[in-house]
Amino acid sequence: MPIAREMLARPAVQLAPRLLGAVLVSTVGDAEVAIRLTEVEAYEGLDDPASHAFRGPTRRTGVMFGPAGHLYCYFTYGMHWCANAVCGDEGEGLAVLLRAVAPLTGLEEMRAARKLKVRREHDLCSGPAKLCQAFGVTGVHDGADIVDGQDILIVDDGTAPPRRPGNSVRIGLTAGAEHPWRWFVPGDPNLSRPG
DNA sequence: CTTTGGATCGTCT
DNA sequence: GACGATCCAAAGG
Repeated sequence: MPIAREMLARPAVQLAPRLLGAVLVSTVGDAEVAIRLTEVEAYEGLDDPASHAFRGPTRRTGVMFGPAGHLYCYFTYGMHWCANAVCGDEGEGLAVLLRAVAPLTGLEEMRAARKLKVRREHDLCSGPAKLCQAFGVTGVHDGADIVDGQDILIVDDGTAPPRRPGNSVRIGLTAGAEHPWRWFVPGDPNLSRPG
């Protein structure tokens, strides 16, 4: 069943661990492609020096200051796309970075979407840019509605989040690196790095 | 297994 | 003009 927008309209640090196990479904291609969240990070907007939203809305970050339940997609390192689920209330700039997922259906489509030949299945979607490449997310999806939209939807298939999720500091930051705002499914092979 | 460096360009100062 | 919420191959142990 779909995840309600009100469920997403809460602080990123509350929402992030609860999203572990949630499913993203893409209906863009021929076959249905589905992935399950295994690793996320919370970004707390104006209060968080690590967030792209820290200095207020810009052309790039505008979507984060809109309503919850939309994708914030950004381009980085000159070649990679990454995606967040916008959460909280309008104007707060909160988001949950989708860092890794487990492939569920559409494995062949995702393998074809990866530029490099992926040898092991757990290398297919085990990183924020890998999952976007495999799942077909780019800048055209920035602002896409994942609650009540057309091409990508976030749903709850009954899988509960882990009772005790793994937790660590966020990865790849220079500022705000002290906060333990990364959560993951313990022992899952589809992680951007081991727990 | 771990470490290191190159690729590559939109965004903001 | 500097730099990044990354990925990958190559080299070393």
